Order: sequence, then C-alpha cells, then structure tokens
Amino acid sequence: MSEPEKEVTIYDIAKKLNISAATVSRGLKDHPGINKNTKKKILNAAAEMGYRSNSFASSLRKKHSNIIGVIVPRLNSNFMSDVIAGIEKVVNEANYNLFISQSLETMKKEVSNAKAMFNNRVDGLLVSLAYDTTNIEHFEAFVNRGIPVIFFDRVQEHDQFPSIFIDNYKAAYNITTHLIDQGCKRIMHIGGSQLRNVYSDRFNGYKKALEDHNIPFEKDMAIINNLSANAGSETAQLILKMPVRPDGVFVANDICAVSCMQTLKKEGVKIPQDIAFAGFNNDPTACVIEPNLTTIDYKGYEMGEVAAKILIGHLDNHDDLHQTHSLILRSELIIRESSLKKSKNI
Amino acid sequence: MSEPEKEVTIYDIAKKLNISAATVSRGLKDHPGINKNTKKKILNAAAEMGYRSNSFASSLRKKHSNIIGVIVPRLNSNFMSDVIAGIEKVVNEANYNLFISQSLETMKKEVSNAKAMFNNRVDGLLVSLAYDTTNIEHFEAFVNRGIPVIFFDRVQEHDQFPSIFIDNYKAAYNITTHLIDQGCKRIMHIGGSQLRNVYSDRFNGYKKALEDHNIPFEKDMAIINNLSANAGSETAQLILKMPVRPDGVFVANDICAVSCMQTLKKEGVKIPQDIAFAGFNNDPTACVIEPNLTTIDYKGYEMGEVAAKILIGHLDNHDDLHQTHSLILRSELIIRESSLKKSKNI
DNA sequence: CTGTTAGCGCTTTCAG
DNA sequence: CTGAAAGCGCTAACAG
Repeated sequence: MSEPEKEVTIYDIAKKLNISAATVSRGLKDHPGINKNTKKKILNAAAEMGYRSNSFASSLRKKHSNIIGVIVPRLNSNFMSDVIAGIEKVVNEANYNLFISQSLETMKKEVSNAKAMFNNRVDGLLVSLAYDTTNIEHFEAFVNRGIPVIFFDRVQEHDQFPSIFIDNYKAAYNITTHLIDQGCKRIMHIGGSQLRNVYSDRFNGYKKALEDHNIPFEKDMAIINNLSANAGSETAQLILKMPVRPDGVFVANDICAVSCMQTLKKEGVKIPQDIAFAGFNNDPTACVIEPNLTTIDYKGYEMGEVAAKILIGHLDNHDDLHQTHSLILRSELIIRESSLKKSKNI
Repeated sequence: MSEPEKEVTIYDIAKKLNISAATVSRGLKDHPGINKNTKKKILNAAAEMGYRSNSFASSLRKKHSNIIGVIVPRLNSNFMSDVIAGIEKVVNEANYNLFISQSLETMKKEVSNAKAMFNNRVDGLLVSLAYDTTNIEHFEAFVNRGIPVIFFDRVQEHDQFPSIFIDNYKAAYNITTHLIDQGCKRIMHIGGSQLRNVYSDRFNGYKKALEDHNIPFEKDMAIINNLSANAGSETAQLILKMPVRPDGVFVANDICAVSCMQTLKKEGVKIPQDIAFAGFNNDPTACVIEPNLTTIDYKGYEMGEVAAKILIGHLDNHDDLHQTHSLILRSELIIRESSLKKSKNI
C-alpha cells in the first residue's frame, strides 16, 4: 500500500506552469480578466496533478464557509426527513454544504447544537424548535454577527428571524368544522406542547371551531401529550374508560391518531360510526390504516426547499431577509373515511 | 440595528491578558502543561469578549476538518432517516460535524457528491450506494489520500472499504422458507436492482429456499422493479391478470409490499388465504396494514450508530479499519398475519 | 509553564 | 491580463 499522496497546492501548479499562484487562483475560478488559454492550461494541470482546492484556506481568507446549518428536533420522522430532503436538494444545487444536527426535542441539546453551528461558522441557519424550548436566546449570537437564521414549521416570533410555516390555526379550524359537519357533538382534541406554535395554533383552531358552532369547550376533552404512538394507545385506554365517550377525535398528528385508532378498534370501537377521527400531517400510515385517516396535508419537502431557497437567496444575492418575514405555505384538508359518519358508501 | 460585531481572535485575548497567543491557544484546549489559573483567566476573557474559535484556521493548520461526510440514496425513507439519526447522535457526541448529501439514487449525483465531499476535506465518509451505481471508482481518491470510507447497507466488496450490513441472503432464505412452511407452492418475488447486494442477496436467498424445498424456480415469478409504492400497485395489476396466480409473494421491501396488498385487497383478493405476503424492513406501515405484514426487522438507527462509531474510532484512536472488514448486523424475521395461512386464529 | 516564530493555502489589493 | 506581497487565525516546534 502506497502512502497517502501529497496534497498539491496552487503553488505546485504555478511552479509547473511557470506562472504565479495568483494567476492559478484566478484561473481556477470564474475570474473575469484572465486569458482563456492560461485558464485552460491551469485547469488541465490541476486535473492532471490531482489538485483539490483547500476550502479551509479559502474560507479563512474569504471569511465565509459555504455551509448551511440545520437544527431539527428529530431526523427520523417522516415529515422532517422530507423537509431535510428538500433542503439538501436546494443547498446541494447551490454548491453549499449542509451541516445537520438534531436537538432530540430538548432545549439543552438545541442550545449546544446552536453553539456548535455558531463556532463552526455556518453562513446561515435553518431551525425547527425542540418540544420544550422556552426561549430562543441561543440564537442571538447569530444576529449579532449578522448570520441569517430562519425558522420553519416549529417557529417563534422574532423580529430578526423570518419564519416559514402553515396556517395551523385555520387548518385545525377547518378539520374540526368538518367533524362537526359530520354530526360530531363531543369532539376530543389530542395535542402537543403548547409552547410550540404548531400545537397551540391547532388547539386554538379547534376551540374556535367549537365556539363558532355553539359547542361548549370542555377542559377534559383536551389531552396534551407527546403525540407519540405510545401516547396514542394510552389515550385510547383513557377514552375506553370514559363514562361518556367522545364521538369525534381530532389529533394533532397522524402517528398518534393511527395508534389511538388501532387500540380502539381492537376493543371493538367502530370508526367512524362510534368515534370519527381526524389527524394532521398526512403521514404514509394515514392511507394504510382502515378506515383511511382524514388529515391535513402539507408538504415537508416543499417547506424545506422554500426555506433553503430564501436563505441562499439572501446569502448569494443579499435579498432582504426581513421582506420575507412570516411566509405561510399552503396546507390542505384531505377527507377520508375515518371521519365520514354521514355517507358510509365509500 | 448595530453592525455585526467584530470577530475576536486569540490575539485580542492575548493582548488584553498580556500573554502570548500561544498560551491562549493552549488555555482554550485541554493542553497538559498549563497553569490552572491562567487557563481560567483565558476562559473567562474569551467568554466575556465573545470569542469563538476559528475552525478554518485550525483546520488549515491541523490538516483535518472534524467533519464526517454521509452520502445516501435518499434522506426521506423511513429506514435511511433512522440510519442518519443514529449517525448524527454518535458524530455529535464525538464533537464531529456532519455533512449530508443524497445521490437521489443516481450514480451521477453520487459521483458529484463524492467529489464535493472530497474537496471539502471530510475526515471520513459513510456511504450507502445509489440504485444504479455500477462501479465505485469515485471513491478511489479517498483511499489515495488515506481517508477512510465505510459502506453500509447497500455495500460493495472492496479491500479498502469496510462494509456494514445484514445477512440479506439468510433473511430472505428464512422468510421464503416460512412461506413454504405455511403451504405456499407458487411463491413470487418482487425485487430491486440486482446491482445492489441487498436486492441480489434477497433474490438469491429466495431462490435457494425454493431449491431446498424442491420447488422449481420459474423466471416469470420474479419481478424486478424500483420497489416504490407505484411499482407495488402495478405489480398487483399484473398479478390479477395472471392465468395462475401465486399463492405467496415475497417483496424486497415493505413499501412496495403494502401498496401491492392494498391494490389486491381492493380487487377482492384475500390475504393470506389466497395470497400470503412477506416484506422486508419492518416499516411503520407494516403493522398498520391489515393483515399486518410479515417482514424482516433490522435496525437502521443501530446500523448508523455502529458505522459512525467504527469510523470515529478509526479517526480518533487509529483503530485498524481493516480489522473491521464486513461487519454483519443482526436481523430478525417477524411473523405477522399476512403470511399465516395455517393458523387463522390470530 | 510560557513565549517566539514560522507557516498551513488561499485571495486580494496594488502595481505593472 | 499577470505578478508580488500581505495576511486571514491558528498551532506546533523549539527554546527558554
């Protein structure tokens, strides 16, 4: 086995071609005033000698890294991995690199990840907040250094950070209204941490829909948990024990909804006849569970693309970031059998 | 709004403390011989002045980046996002950073991503191959420079690159044998590109199981497609049109299996009575589809952790990478109702 | 335990 | 269109 090859630098190329390193540097880029011929010579020599540019030296000199950082609660959720895929595509095409880290839903890790991103000098940051994050001071360092930060999905109001999300309030309002239209009178809500806009907005949309249809909101018809599959089946157990059961349930995500449905079905509850169900996210399981789950569809992939595009547009073209404050993406109510109490002939 | 703060360097700290930059550099690290008191002073000053280390300068000097690169076919598959989550955890805890890119299942993109990773000087690379990759010359540059590359899941034999995967052959053999045990006589296989070990091994395990049970392998009982949901329902259409239908199907992934089952069910095919089903991966949808899908479980998260640990162990402790050649992880046959022709009382 | 010094490889004025 | 020279911020000998 041969030893690792020696790294070749622009000086090596320069020496070989009897020109200066500066010219080589120019030749390797899209520098305007440079002889086409010398440029070609440089490129050839570089390829031949196995040259690779040293991004550290370049970054050190140019004071930026060409790296975009991403902090998300978890990488392994269907929605998030779609978002990341969208981000990666845009970032990759724009010739940036992507640093990724997950907060594992804790503020502690989110803070340490933010610090790491800061120290590693990302040029911009994309963030979706952890479950229990109570403040966003850990992103202040970025504004002080003029590094753009964009929130998506799980966002927080801040006059320096644009946010990209969907209208959770309206979506929840619509889906709850749909349940009411189907004849539900006692609608339960299973939601997540009210610290997060996505869950508080959904909760509020639900309450507003009840109110607008003269259905009193009862406190014990709202359950807040972590929206996991486990939480779903636990809540199902709870429902089974209720003296008067709900006739409709709106869950703030599909994972939890599906698992809740499964447990109830096992105990003989008929869906949607006994209890109608609606979820949120349009997870792949939503069209596998029987009956298929009514839900809100919104595109993670697209959200990732949009977030990355805005960030990179700002970085490359100095688009004004503030102009973009609060971009609201489209979401869509998808009605499936799990909520159709009226027309059973599906 | 104030202008971006000036970056503070170790020289600024040195000047303020009337010591040398070298001492500051040492104080900031775990350098052995350094006075506890000066170290404390340095740390304090650094915090107070808002110092952040310059990773470019450090990398330039030290000639390594503390960055691990990952190239996967897609980010947004349940399995892959689990793997990435596992990788991220280990990498993050080891204080490395993670560059992530996806080949979108094409060799072309894989090559360009590998080049980018190389030029950006990752310290090590984790790779799962694209659907249509025919050779791995694009990773030769890494061995020439002594940069470790590890393949996982979709691997390729190479005497310089360790591989981490499961025994796809045996798993497929077992699951096919299980179908045979359930009384299946005409078992179809739906598989993926035979360029990839995961799919060819599964195919071969299937054939071997048939052979060992004196069932002749018929060419038209094997379908190769891209294993997407679409491909699943298309294959279902094909099955419906067959003069003699199979009584069992082993699909090389769950996504495709589930979608195939859904289409068949819609057309009145009884599963498992008419056709028994088995998949691969233990995707979340496998325990939502009815009947629940028999499948092979293997842990993406764990595979990611293991791959990252080996890579980082090599980087940090100079573990011999070749010692680790071909690590085979555990997988498990999970029997569910979709394949139980005999005992229906589940 | 601390300081001096050199240099990692690149980009960018400034001059020609 | 090309060259000379300086310097980005850090670390690692080496010397004391």
